[in-house]
Amino acid sequence: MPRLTQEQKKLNHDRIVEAAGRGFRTHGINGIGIAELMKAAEMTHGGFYNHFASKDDLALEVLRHGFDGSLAALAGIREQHPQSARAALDLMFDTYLAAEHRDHPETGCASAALVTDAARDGVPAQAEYQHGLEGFFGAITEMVLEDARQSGTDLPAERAREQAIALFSQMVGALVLSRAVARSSPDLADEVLAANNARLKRI
Amino acid sequence: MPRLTQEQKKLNHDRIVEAAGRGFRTHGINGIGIAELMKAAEMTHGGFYNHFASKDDLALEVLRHGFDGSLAALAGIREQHPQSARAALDLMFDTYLAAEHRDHPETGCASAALVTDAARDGVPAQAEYQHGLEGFFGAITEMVLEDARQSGTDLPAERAREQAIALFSQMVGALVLSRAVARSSPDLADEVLAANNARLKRI
DNA sequence: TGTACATCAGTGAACGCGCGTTCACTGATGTAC
DNA sequence: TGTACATCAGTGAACGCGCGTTCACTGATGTAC
Repeated sequence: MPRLTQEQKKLNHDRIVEAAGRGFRTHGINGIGIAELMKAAEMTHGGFYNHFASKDDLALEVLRHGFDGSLAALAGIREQHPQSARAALDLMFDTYLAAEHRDHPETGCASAALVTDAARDGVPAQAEYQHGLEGFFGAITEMVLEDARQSGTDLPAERAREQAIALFSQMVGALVLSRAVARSSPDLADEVLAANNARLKRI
Repeated sequence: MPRLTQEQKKLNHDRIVEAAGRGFRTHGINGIGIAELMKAAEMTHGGFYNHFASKDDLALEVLRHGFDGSLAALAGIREQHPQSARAALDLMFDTYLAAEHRDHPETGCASAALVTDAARDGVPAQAEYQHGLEGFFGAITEMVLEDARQSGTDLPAERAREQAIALFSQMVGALVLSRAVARSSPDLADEVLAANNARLKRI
């Protein structure tokens, strides 16, 4: 069967990254092995090193790809309300702080699912995480600025960025706390999402 | 040398829990092994099972002990400003969102350091986490209510709890995000803490 | 265009290593008389 | 109070297992002529 075309190899490469994105978000980078990831990508584990120098190397690519996906989702939300930044922000809160999102980390926000892994990881992984985080901060700052413009409020750019950072921090905190009690107490998990959603919309 | 008095055994037990509290917070529950934990507790690893049925069993006790410690720290903050709940809340923000706290997860908030571990763990660990979380929510709700009283604001209890949950979620989110980029970008890590601190104080 | 050969992606067995856990042993402690 | 024996916490070697990584092999692809 081997060897494959370069095109086929690229497809297999992407399948590994996709599977690792799901596996890492669900179980943590240390919580799932290469054999299981390769199985999820429908390959045997031996071929892994034709694509990546090491598991750490894969983690870097998963972070990059994961943030790209999450940022694209955010852009999609913005585009659903081109006329109203406020409506886009509210939709972002509703989508992010949803039971659906909480119960499916494997397809959800990379920043929230991998935040503790990044905190415990080294400089290369954190640099990748940082780059993605700046993407979120930038996109949300734009929405906050646009909302102020549309509502006739005077808001300096630095204040908009400060607000965007605070908003996103609260969203991440709410999601990870909700996930931490989702299995033992669905009610408390829902309350955490609802309380944060209510307060975020009141800003 | 063996066998020890029950008193001595209790001291050894506590030393293991303390060492595991530091190790788990720093490296995650899956990120550090029993041998290394026992070494940090100045014992050999064989004796571990005289104290705990399993590593999972230890994790439960670490969560309980960790939340107890973090809640005691919060109570200490409240007691430093018995006259002013507002001053106590501000001190809480300053203490929690500090570079010192970010750079020392091993002695810091159990909720933040172990939030993703709890999210990936089973019902028993989440139930322990949930119990600790309710402790935080309750203590902060009291402070928020007291602050409203002292400033002459009318605040229903449910609104105070909602506010407390949102405050704490934001604090946790800010801390974990700051940690996730602390090694690659100290500036961004500081900015995350500062932005959240500023906005929390403005509530 | 056809043929011969080098390349290399995927396979699956194997490597060393560290993990959680078990166990035979030691010897001071606690207990029965 | 003193003696004989059972208990059991800590020690350190050992267990099986799964991990990240390596490697000889296969055979279709890409390349040189």
